[in-house]
Amino acid sequence: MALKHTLLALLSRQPLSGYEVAKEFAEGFGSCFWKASQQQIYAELTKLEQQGGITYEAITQPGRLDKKIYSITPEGLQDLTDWLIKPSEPAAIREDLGVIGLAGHLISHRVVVREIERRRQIHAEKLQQVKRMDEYFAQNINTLELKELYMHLVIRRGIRYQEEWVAWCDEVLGAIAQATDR
Amino acid sequence: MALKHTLLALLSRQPLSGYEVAKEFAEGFGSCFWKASQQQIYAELTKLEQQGGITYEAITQPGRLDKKIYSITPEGLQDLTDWLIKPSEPAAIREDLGVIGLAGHLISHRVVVREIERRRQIHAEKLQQVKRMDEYFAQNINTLELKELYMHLVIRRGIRYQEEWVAWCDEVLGAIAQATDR
DNA sequence: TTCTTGTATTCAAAAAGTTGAATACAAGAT
DNA sequence: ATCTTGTATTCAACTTTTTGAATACAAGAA
Repeated sequence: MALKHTLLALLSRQPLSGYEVAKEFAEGFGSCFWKASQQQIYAELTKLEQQGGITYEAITQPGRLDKKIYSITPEGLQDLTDWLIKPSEPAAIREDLGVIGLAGHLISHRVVVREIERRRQIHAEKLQQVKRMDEYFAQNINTLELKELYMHLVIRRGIRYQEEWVAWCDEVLGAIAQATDR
Repeated sequence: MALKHTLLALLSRQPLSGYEVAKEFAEGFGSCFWKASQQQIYAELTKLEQQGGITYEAITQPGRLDKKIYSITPEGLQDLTDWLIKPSEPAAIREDLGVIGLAGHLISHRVVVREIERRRQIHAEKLQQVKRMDEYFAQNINTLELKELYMHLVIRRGIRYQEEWVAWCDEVLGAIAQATDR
C-alpha cells in the first residue's frame, strides 16, 4: 500500500485539499510515478486521518461541503521516513499491449500498426507534458538543492519512460513495415 | 481485466497446465509485460473455464490432485480477437521508488544511494534474463515470421525497459555524487 | 535419512483499485 | 439564458490483487 506513503510524501511538502492531491496525481509531478483515482485518494486520506498520520483543517464554505486542508503530523512523518529507508521492489508490469507478442498474429497487421501509431502519439504527448514539468530543473541543473534534484531525477524517470515508449513504437513500426514488405 | 486475455493469448499458442502458465509469468516471456500470482492464475483459469473460454483435460495422477491441461475454445479465441482489435490504454504506473522525488531529502543521501545501487543490480540481472529470451529471435531477425516477430518486439520492450532502469540509476548515482560533492 | 527443490492445486480473508454515480456552486462561454 | 468547465466531496457495488496459508509426492542433495 504505497499510496499511503505517496500521500504522506506529498503532504510532507505542503498542506493540500483532497482535490489538489488528486490533481497532482492526474496532471502534476505525481503522474510521473503514481496513478490513483479521485475516489481512491479521498478514501485513503480519510483512513490516514483516522490513523493519525495526517490532520485537516476544515474550511467552511457557504452552501456546500467543507473543504479539508490536510497536513502531515509528526507520526505521519515518522511513518514516512521509516518507509523510505526500506528497500523497494520493482513495480509490477501489467501492460495490455504486450498481449500482441503472444497473439498479435491472430489479427491483421494493419490493425496492429494503427494501434501502435495511436499509442506512439499518446506517449509523445505525455512526453511533452513531463518535459514541461522539468523545464525549471533542467535549466538550473547545477544549482539544485538535493530536494529539487530528487524531484528532477524522478521527472527524468518519467521523461525516459515516455521516450522509451515512443522509440519502441518506432522500432515496432519499422520492423512490421520491413517484414510485411518481404 | 486483461489477465483474462493474457491467459487466453497464452493458451492460444499451446495447451498448458495452471502450473506451467504461472511459470511462464514468473520466468518466461509473460514476465516482460504481465505480473500475476499463482493463486490469481488458478482462480482466473477456473473462472475462464466456467465461462467457456477454455476447457481442460484432466490428467489423473495417482495419489494426488488431477493435473488440468487447459486449452482455448473457439469462443475463447473469438473473445481474444475481439479484445485485440480494441484500442489499449497505457498501463498505470505505480512505482514506490518515485516517492524519493517528493521526500527523498528527508533521509540521508547515503541511504538513497545504497537503494539506487541495489535497484540497479536487480534491473541489470533482469536485463540479462530478458536478453537471453531474445537470443534466438535476435539472431534470426530477418527471417522471422510475423508471429515470431511480434514476440521478439515485445521482448524488446522488456529489454528496453530494463536498460532504461539501469541507465536511470546511473544518472541518479552520478547526479547525487556531483551534488553532494559541491 | 532428512532436507530442499520442483511439481501441482486449492482455499480464504483482507486490501487495493475500478466503475459509476450524486450533490453543489462559481465563472466564463455560446 | 443555457451549457461547459472547474472546484470540492462522498457513497456504494464490484472486481482485482495480495497475503498467507494447506496438501502431497517425486527426485536429488547432504
